[in-house]
Amino acid sequence: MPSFKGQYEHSVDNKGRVAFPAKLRKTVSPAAQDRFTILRGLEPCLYLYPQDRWELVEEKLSKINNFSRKGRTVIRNFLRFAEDLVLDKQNRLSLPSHLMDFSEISSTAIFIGSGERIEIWSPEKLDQIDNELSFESYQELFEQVMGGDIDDED
Amino acid sequence: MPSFKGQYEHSVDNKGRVAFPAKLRKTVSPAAQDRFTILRGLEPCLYLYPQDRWELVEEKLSKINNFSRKGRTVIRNFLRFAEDLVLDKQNRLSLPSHLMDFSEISSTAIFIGSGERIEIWSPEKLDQIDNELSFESYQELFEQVMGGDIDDED
DNA sequence: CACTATCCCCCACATCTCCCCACAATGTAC
DNA sequence: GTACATTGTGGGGAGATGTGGGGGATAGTG
Repeated sequence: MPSFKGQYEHSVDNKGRVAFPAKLRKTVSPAAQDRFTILRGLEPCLYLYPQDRWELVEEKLSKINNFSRKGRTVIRNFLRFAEDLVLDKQNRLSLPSHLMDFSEISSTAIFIGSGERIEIWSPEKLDQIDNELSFESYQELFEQVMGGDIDDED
Repeated sequence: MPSFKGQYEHSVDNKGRVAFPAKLRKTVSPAAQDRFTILRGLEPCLYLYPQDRWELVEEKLSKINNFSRKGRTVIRNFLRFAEDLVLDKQNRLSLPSHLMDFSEISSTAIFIGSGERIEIWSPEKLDQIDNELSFESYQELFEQVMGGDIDDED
């Protein structure tokens, strides 16, 4: 499975529609059939999964016991802000308004290819986290993750 | 089987009727034929199962030992407040009044797709449990699902 | 046998979604 | 450079969806 990569800026029209970047479309598996699932990210951004990759996530979810307290909470809060999307005939997505509110996206959206998924940011929020991360500390992070021993805690 | 997902708010009219969200309808299997089972949830909300998935729940129930005291209690209290529902021709369901009382739903109901079932909440009760869940623990839950290991104990 | 309450059908209408068309901007081939 | 294809952007309109109310059938009550 090829990774999504690159950054693309597109305008959002007043109906909440954004063109899906052509270059990213080329790495979406044909199996996904223009179908996506979008949801709240951990940062104030949105995560977009093509159908085939989303199904792997659902598979994980389906193994959680829906009657245990923890299981109920996990499933509810995870799926609550998720929605299925289909590209229209002009290869656009319409962003649900509650997700635009959450991510503070209004007239411009930035797509960032990020491995198995795509992140969608408002320019302001993206600037913000960019500024929080100095080049030095980025270097440091990079070394930690890519360097010898990978310890997966944060 | 695709999971139910997303959150949808609808008004309840003075006859106790609520529109069933169109997006959720799309993930109800045609086998269910607009037939549902509704019952008290484990939180102060209602659980709604399309017919075909409800049958899986019943199967689980049938495996509980009916002669142990615990088993009898569980089965009795689970089924006691359950009721079958059918969508009307406008795709609405009418909520039984004892379940509206239990969940404190009056003029507004919030549907939450939650995997194999749908939860129905009153706005007030939903706010309440949202406030109990901090962002940090949400993050933790998220990582559990998207990250590797899911531990299925309570 | 009335009377009442409930259920479920139909109708009406406002709103929203999505499909289609149009066209500008950009990139590519010759 | 010119022609053509692809991509990005905008808007109009048909159909789906959400919401409310009227009225007839049915059942339960006194």
